Amino acid sequence: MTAPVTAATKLVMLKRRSEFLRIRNGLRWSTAAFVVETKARAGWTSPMPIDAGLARFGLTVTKQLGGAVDRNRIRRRLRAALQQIAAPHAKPGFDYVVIARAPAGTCDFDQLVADLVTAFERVHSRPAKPRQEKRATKSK
RNA sequence: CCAGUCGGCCGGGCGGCCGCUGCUCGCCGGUCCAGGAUCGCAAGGUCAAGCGCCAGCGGGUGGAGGAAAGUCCGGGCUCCAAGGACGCACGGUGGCGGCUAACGGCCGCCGGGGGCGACCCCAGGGAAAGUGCCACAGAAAUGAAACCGCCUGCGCUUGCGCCUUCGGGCCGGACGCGGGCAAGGGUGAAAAGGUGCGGUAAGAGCGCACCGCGGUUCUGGCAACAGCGCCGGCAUGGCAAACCCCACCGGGAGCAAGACCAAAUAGGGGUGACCGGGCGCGAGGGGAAACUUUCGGCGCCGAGCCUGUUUCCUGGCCGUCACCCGGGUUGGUUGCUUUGAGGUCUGCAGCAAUGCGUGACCAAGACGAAUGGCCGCCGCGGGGGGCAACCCCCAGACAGAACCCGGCUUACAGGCCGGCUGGAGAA
Repeated sequence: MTAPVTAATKLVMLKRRSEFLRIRNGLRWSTAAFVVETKARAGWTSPMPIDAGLARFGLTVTKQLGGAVDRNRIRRRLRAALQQIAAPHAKPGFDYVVIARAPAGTCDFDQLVADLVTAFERVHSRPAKPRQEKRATKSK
C-alpha cells in the first residue's frame, strides 16, 4: 500500500461494440452477482493505439435487470468495486467484461468486492466452457 | 376541534473517505505557429518569452425530475431546390368570448346534470338533408297500439232483487256479436307532455290554470344565452365516440434532422466515341456574292421529368456510354447547451388567464452514455417494550436528462401551507 491508490486506479473502459463481441468467447468465471469474461489483447490489432501495459474493463447491464434507475445503480456499484481492486488484481494486457446479474444492485458491497477479487484470480486459471459449447452446437 | 372541498409547495438534512464530468485559475512538460534577440556570407542553428493545442498535478466552482416518464397535442430549429393559388382525399377540433408563438392548453362566462353547501362533472354543433341501428320483455317500439281494463248498443239468459194497472218496467250480473275510450294495470332505458280542476256514458288538451315544449315580438348582453309578453293544444323517442352534414384547422419527415473534416463508391468538371425534334440569334470555316457548313454556345417553341397527390402559375432539370479530376456509409468536430416564448420579486392594466415596465436571479451537458460508491449521525413515518426519559426492530414512494420550449395524461411513501363550506363548542 505504499503506492498511492488513486493514481493507479484510473479505469480505462471499453466503448466499442466490436471490443465487447471479441471477448465473448474468452475465459469466463461466474458468481451470484456477476459474470467475468476476459481475453488477452496480444495479437489483436486495434483501430486505436492502446498502451500495452493497461488492463481495460467493460460493463454489461441488460434491460432484464430493471429500469434505468436500477441499472444505473448496478453500473455504479460495479464501477466503484472495480476501482478498488483493478490495480492489484487485473492482468495488464487483458480486456475484461463484467456482466451484471440481479443481486449486484442489492447485495453487500464488501461481499461484491471480495467476489470480484476471487473472480479476477480464477478466471485465468479455469476456462469455463458453456458458451463455447453452445456456439459449437449452433454452428453444426 | 371534526368532516369536506379547492389551490399551492416539498420530495430528507449534515459530515467523513474514495471517485466521474463540464468550466475556470495556477504550476510543470510536450508540440505548433508567427515574431524578437543572437550566431552565420547563406541554408540554418541557438536563446528566452508569448498565443493556441495536448497530457499530468494542484486550487476554485457547477452537475437529474416534479413528473426527467408516456410520446398524446402545439411550436422553435433542420432537411425535403424556392415559393404562391385553388381544390380533392385523409386526419383533427366542436357552447360563447378572451389569453397565447401556438394548441386538443389556460381563464372568464353560458347551458345541462349532481351535491345541504364550498364545489364537482359534461365529446356541450346538426336527429323537422338523407341512410342506418334500437336486443330482451311487451298487445304495441315510431308515417305506432288495444292484452287486461272502463263505458255503451243489440241478442240471449239469469236473480228467494225492487215496483206493478200482472201486459210488463227498473236495477244488477254471466255469455255472444258490435261500437266508443286510452284514465288505470302490466312490460320496458323509453309507451304520443306533467299536476290539478272542470267535463263526460266512460274518457281524452275536450276546455281552463300552472309547469314543460315549439314558434315569435320586444328588452338586456360583443356573444353563447337570459327575461317578459303573445301565439300554437302539442304534429318532433334515442344513437352522430354509426355513416353522414356544417364550420374551422392541418404539406411530409425528424438531432440517427442537418453541417464540416479524414480513409473506400453516385449526381458535378474535362477528354473521346456513338446518337442527334423544330425555329431564331451568335461565333468559327468555305465562298466575290447568293448561300453553305460546323458548334450538346445562347434564346424561344414542342415533348418528357422535378416538392405526398391533382389542376395551374413563376421557377428548375434535360442524349447515352467509357476514361480522368472533385463528392454518401465508419471515426472525429459541430448542432449542444448561459441568451431562453426562462422562472421569480415588485409596480401598473385586467374579475382572471395574461400583458407591459423595473430590479435582482438562475440556467447539467454525457455519447457502452457523467451527475456517484461506501460509512456514520440526526430528523420524519410505522410496529413492539417501558409509568416516563428512552431503547430495539422494520420500511423509505414514483422514478434517471439525451436538440430545446409550452401543455396534457399517467405514477407517487410521507409531509407542509393557505382559502372556502357544513357541523360542534366557546364568547
